[in-house]
Amino acid sequence: MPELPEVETIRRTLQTVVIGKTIDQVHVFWPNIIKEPADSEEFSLMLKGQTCRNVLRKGKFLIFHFDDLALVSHLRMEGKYILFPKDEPMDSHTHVVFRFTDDTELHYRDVRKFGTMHIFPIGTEFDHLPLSKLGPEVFDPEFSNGYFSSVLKKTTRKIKPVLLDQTIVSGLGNIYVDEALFRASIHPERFAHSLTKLESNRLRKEMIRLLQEAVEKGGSTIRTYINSQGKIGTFQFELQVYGKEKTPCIRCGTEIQKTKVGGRGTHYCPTCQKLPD
DNA sequence: AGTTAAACTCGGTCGC
DNA sequence: TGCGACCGAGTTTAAC
Repeated sequence: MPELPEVETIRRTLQTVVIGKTIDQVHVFWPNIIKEPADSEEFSLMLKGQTCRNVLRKGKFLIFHFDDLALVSHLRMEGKYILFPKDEPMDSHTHVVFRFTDDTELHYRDVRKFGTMHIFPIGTEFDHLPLSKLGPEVFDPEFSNGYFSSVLKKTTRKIKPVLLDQTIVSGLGNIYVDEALFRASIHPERFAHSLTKLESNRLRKEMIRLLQEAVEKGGSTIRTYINSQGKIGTFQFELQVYGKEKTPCIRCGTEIQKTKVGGRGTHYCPTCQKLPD
């Protein structure tokens, strides 16, 4: 379940590996992955002969820039990119193969098949879904104290679903939301508008710090997640509440609880993250 | 309009 | 052992 730090790690690796390569042909084995254009045959045709110029990212989306078009890719839970020298035997979970003119191949693997790919004319990708409604990510200057506190003030939702809302701030998923709330000592079910200025400032600062640290360590490796060079992130060893239910809180020793908030599995320390009555 | 719930995408896992 | 129900994450769509 790659979130911003994992996708950023993948982006950096892909950048060193595919920039300057020209696509010879594309094979799509599971057409449902391809959302735009609707016809996956056309998808393959459009990419033929295109040279990769850059690999960018917004939130959890990878954006491959080619000569004339942008390929927008979301990995969802288990999507992976892997580069192979040539003629790699088919794997049952490989759904898209990009073959380059130098005979190397970039494979997209996704056990759950939840991932998505869109192609748009280059420069217009932010005019269309799924990118058009994305909010600033934590590292953007727009994600300021003023922006964050005013957004929180005018909603009736709980803080956790707000942090998961990619139109408000993009890049955080379930893992990093739980971790950020723990670091800021804020209960996930607090109403967003009830946060004091002090608390929203603290939370924003912790979100930025958390994701910076996670990017530096190459992201969290949960289950079999690997980046495209097969390297493994180490941030999973820094997680303090996610997956730590029934173990003592590192700050106070209270057992970490797991509940559901907004339908999502949620981990928190009932002592450090108090819900006001 | 804002918010919540459900649908959608699937294979793996669990229980009967 | 087999099979159906359920789970998970993020997003979109529908309903309230």
